Amino acid sequence: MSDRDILDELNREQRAAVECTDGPVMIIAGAGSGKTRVLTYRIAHLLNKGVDAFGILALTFTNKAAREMKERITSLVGGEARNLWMGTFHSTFARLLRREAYRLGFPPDFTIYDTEDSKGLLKSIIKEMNLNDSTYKPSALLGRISSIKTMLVSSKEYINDPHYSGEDRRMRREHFGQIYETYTKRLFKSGAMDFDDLLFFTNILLRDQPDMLLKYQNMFRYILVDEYQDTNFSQFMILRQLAARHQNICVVGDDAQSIYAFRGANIQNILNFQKQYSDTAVFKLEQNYRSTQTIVNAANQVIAKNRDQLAKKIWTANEQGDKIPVLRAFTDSEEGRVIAQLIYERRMQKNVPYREFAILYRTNAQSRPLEEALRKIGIPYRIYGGLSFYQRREIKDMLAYFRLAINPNDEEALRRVINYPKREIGDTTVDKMAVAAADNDVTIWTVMENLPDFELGLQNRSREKIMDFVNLIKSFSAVLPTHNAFQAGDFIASGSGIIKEMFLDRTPEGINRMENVQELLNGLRDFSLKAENDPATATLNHFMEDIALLTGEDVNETDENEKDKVLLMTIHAAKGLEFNYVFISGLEENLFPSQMAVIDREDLEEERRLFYVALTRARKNATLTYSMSRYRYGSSVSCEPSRFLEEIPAEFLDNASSTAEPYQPREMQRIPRPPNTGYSNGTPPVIRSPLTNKKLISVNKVSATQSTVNNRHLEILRAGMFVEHERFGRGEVLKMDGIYPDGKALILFETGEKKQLLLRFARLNIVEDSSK
DNA sequence: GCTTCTACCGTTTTT
DNA sequence: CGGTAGAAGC
Repeated sequence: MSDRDILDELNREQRAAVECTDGPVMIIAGAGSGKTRVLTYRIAHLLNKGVDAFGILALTFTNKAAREMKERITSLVGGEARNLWMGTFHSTFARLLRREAYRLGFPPDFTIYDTEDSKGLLKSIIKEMNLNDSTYKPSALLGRISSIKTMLVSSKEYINDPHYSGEDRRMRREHFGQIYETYTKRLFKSGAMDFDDLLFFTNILLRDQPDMLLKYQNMFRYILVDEYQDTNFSQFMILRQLAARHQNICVVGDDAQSIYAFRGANIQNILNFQKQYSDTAVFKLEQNYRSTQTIVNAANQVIAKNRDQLAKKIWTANEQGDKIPVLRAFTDSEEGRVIAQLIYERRMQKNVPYREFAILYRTNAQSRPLEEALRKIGIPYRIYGGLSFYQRREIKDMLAYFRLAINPNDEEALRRVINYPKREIGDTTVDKMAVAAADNDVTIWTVMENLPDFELGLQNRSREKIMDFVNLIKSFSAVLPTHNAFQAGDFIASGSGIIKEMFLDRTPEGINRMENVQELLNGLRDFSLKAENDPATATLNHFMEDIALLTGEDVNETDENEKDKVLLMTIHAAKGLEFNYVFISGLEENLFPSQMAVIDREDLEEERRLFYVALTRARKNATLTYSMSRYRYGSSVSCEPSRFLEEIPAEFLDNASSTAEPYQPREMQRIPRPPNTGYSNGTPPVIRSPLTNKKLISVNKVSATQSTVNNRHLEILRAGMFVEHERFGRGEVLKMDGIYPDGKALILFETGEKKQLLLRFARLNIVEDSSK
């Protein structure tokens, strides 16, 4: 596409922002104003002007955004786009650090620890320091370490700063400094970095090594940053250093959409950008192309009172649109039913595909009643941005072997698989080696490799097992340089015994896990094939480079079946997306706005921005829902409508269509419980599957317990009839000689794929079995 | 070593 | 209530 054509596709504001290529530029892009378009066209324009793609650094907020932008640029100007430095802050600077980390003493193949790894490491540190107090919780510690690293305070500086030690003493966490130091050391020894380190060490490198700074300043002639309102101090400092020389930095963002303060994002970065760079050219994109006037105006009202913001006026030439319906429900499950019902009706009446609906919520925990309701009337849905494929247990197990092969010092990977599958290296053995490692200031792997040099008091049998393991890992490492990722991965998968272990597990979950591992290997094959003509890039090492940085949306999104589904997600996850129909659920005080924001500090601005983001995801219609009671910790609590509902002028809202049928006092709504577990009148209800409408086995719940799966369970597991239970979801009938002697059957419900596989068993009366 | 029982805690939001 | 860790039980 020629440059002229590119520029002709833009409106006047957008075009001006694209054409101003040099010097500091700030583009304030309101929601739905074509921000991505401006960024992509700007890059295309730069390339057309003859700027080398290698000289452009473009930073996005998610991998997905980077990928999509790259595709669009490719379609505009062709394959040159491949050479752009484009990605998230984390992945881009991980790439940079792989080249340069040797200067900081890290191996080029350093491992990236994800949150789980980091917590695991902290946990072992706490244990070793005998601090197993409940005051030192891994996640809290990690949170603090993270925010300190974001402020670029090293462990050394931390320990020597009386301000911090005083603060820790007050907080009764006097060992925190020591923990931070040990954590840092252990990461270093393990050849690993956590998420924050990727930014931290990039900063250190640029700060302390002038030749590095110069190199990258000269390399990145043009810097573009998307979602600038959500950058943190560490990211700010990287940008400041890199842009100092050429000052060609273009930041795009919307202060009204800054919603990540909790992880260190600093809205001041965007508010003060003009002070940072005195001759900044500022462009404002104020025309919204996405939503109806009603939605745009209502959204404007939501943030109108915020103190921290840049002046702008978002407007739209789109149609007026419907008023925003506000629906009240009695309970969270009714709220789900109402939403499901509306989706069903709209799909039927207007033939709207499922994918045009999104249900947004403030906290992940809210998804469950929504899911139940959707499942009940057979609406397909998908939770967007959930657990990454690469964070599943079985996948992490496999990856741990890969990681060990690449970097045997990786302690978390080692601990994860040293006794999986079982090879008789138990906790006590590992603990002994860990102590020896700490005493001698080496890694556990070093201890294992040089076992005879250490007095560990181990049995000969254990020593042999350890040596076997060492040789196993070494045999894996040996394969890496000469084979591609798939060959190496396949070799490790079978050599480690994982495949065999999983193959023996014939439970539905086990089969599912096996399929996931297969999927991983398929992924490796694709990866190897894609990089075939350049064998150096087809290695497992290369595949593993930024696996830890991938999120749930970076894998299976091309799957056809996955496409036409209603999407459920947190509002945070919805940033950057848009849908025709959006439901914003749980608009209740102390939920949205969250309790934290209400009581902790009277700081509701970010919550309002969050609401703003939620509203502006909608093109045609945004529907607000709330309920008067909600389950929390098992018991029902009553809720007040959110203050946000009052902050929108009534002219934009449509309260008439409230679900509240003739109002009933709350007491009436309590579902009467039968006095005992049996059916007193002897006529049990017939349950029909909402999916198939088939008559299900009518049941009467007698008792339910949770349990880990044991061999007996596996033995009796036979796929029987499908049963759905209001409370536990779906499950399969387990038969043990058909029926228990007392006329009850065992029904098994999955409670999900978590660390510990727990199944829920309910013993149920079989009253009628219409399947026969 | 493996299973089951018991006590405890928790809800923001995530690259 | 549901998930988890660690103790108790075999």
